[in-house]
Amino acid sequence: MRYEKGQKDQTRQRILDTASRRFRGEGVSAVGLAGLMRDAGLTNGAFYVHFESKEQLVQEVLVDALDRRLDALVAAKAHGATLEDAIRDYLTPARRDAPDESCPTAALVAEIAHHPDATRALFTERIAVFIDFIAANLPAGDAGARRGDAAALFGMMVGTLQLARAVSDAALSDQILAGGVVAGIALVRALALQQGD
Amino acid sequence: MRYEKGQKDQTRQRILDTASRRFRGEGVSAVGLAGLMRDAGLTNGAFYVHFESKEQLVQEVLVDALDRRLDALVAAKAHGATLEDAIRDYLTPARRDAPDESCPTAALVAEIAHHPDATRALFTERIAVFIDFIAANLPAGDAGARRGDAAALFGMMVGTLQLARAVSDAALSDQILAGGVVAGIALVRALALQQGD
DNA sequence: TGTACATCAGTGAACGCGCGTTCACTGATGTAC
DNA sequence: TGTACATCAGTGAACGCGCGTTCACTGATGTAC
Repeated sequence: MRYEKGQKDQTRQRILDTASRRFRGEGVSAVGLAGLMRDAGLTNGAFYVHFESKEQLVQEVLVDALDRRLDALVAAKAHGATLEDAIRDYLTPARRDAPDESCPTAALVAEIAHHPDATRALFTERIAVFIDFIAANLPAGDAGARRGDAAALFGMMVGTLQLARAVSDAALSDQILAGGVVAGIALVRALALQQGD
Repeated sequence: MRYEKGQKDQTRQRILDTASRRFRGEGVSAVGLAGLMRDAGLTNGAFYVHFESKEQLVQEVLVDALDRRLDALVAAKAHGATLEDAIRDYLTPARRDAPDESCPTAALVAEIAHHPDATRALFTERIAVFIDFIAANLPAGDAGARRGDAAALFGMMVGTLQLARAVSDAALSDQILAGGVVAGIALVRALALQQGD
């Protein structure tokens, strides 16, 4: 069968979206291509019509997910959201319980460290933009220090969300999330004050 | 062959140590039992003389590694190390570059979230002790708030180390580590001050 | 307008491979007599 | 003290399975004449 114009792009996007959710929800290595294609309503063989390898899919998913995330942050800022709002929004039970729709970094950063250089380089590029965006929203400090501070703040959000997800005690998990919000906001304010030292 | 007394325990410990390093260095799912046993100087079949399943090995490795880690922290404190020293020691290029000998939480927390309840429960138990130890070393605050603060501080250390490991640009990675130290110390001090608010 | 052909997204079986796990077996040593 | 036997840590081949990847094939549609 030969398909309508744009159908191929649509199918490709469907595979990407399915992979993006499943990779974040279960981890890259836990998701097999045959099952993934079944979820996308296709058979295994069709995968290679759209991607060269699983690794290429991982790369496209990463870039796509990180770009969407950044767009969402920029949009939120345009609507008046502050960095503190972003922290409060990030460390939420809803986000903790829906990793497949949430931050790709929190879900995949540990696994990415073991992926080929090409994949890590793409991740690095996008994460640098992310960190710089956060840095630009920090209240004070010189450019170099701000970048480090922003990375640490982002690392705190990522690490705290991961801890909250791994822990099987619901009360402790909630406490971790709440602590992350308090500490995150305290950190932003502390870094602001540091300028005055 | 029948072996000398204590040989079995010794072999078991060798498997545990090998697994502990390889799990942290490569991730649990990337390590196969046959290769692991080869590294321990044995053949695949001997694995089940010592462990019921790979999952049981994961659990023992986790408990063992976390206990060792806590012992090290307690010992460091006994020698006069402060919480700020611990942060400085944790976010180090040497630690970033030797995940197989470093923090099991940073290496495995994301993967643990996808493991069976029994494994997550063991992790939870130990991590709670960890968090409480950090909380006991925070300068101020009531018990509940301290626990959340400690979790966030720990999350920051874990997340920042993971970011530094995933990123393929050496300069950015160093910057992330340095930022983590600055922010970690600022956070500890900010939480101390908060008491005075 | 009607027919023959080229295109190519998608099918589904098959490839070699490594996975976790099982099991019949080995053979050096400790124990019983 | 010497011999027969029980023990059991470790061997290594085999199990079924799912992995990523390949490939000959299908068949609906667009294009050429």
